[in-house]
Amino acid sequence: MGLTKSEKFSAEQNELSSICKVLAHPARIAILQHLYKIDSCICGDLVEEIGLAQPTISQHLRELKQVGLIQGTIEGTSVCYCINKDRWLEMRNQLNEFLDLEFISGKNCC
Amino acid sequence: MGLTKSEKFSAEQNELSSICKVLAHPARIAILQHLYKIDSCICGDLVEEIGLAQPTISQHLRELKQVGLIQGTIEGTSVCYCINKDRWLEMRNQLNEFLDLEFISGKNCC
DNA sequence: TTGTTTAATTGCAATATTACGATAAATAGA
DNA sequence: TCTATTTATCGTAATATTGCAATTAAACAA
Repeated sequence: MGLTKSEKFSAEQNELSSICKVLAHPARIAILQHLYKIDSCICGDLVEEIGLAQPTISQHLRELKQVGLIQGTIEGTSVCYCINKDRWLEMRNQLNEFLDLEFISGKNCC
Repeated sequence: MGLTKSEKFSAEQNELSSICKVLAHPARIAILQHLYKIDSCICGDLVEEIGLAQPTISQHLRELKQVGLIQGTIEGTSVCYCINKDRWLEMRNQLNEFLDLEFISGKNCC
């Protein structure tokens, strides 16, 4: 099979796992880190920076764009990408809601 | 190919993406949520709770165990699982370090 | 011991992801 | 127009993930 039966899970659970899936590749982490390290927007320097082939980078960029974490504007023949800060903060809040849980008891029970 | 070229990325980038990969499935999110909702440790009630077959749940539990997010102790014929709180907080810190970045400029640049 | 219960493992099929060569599309400049 | 540059898309191969039936393993009870 191999199909995630998303009907079995809540919208929150599916959303959380989707967010994590986008971040579940070192190349996409590297792209995001580079984009916020370099304030000015970077286009295809990412190909040199990351060290993967251009179609591969383009594919990762598309995934990041699909979830709204980055946005790109065309500048001549090149494309300028940057982080969508609103969406970034939204994602951070969603993740923190999951991560910042208070455990009922202080100690591990097993 | 399909092989993540982890040599190309920093230890931090590989670690971050590994953490996210474990969380990148709704069933594993659901397992974790159930484990901290029910303070007392739950064994194979997870199978009923989640609604996937027992081998599938067992597989997800193994992945969570491998990264140290949960731990299990044998109690008779059943196994009691619970969240490893130290590891959970460690993971939370690693993710927050990545998520809590201050952007250089306040506005999106493209 | 034998049966029962529970969880892990094995084996395999279906699907998803990753990577890249080849190609196409779009734009700028000559 | 033609050409160079840049990025997106297509097609495909390699690998990874997911899910479950069947089986095994382990612990308890009778």
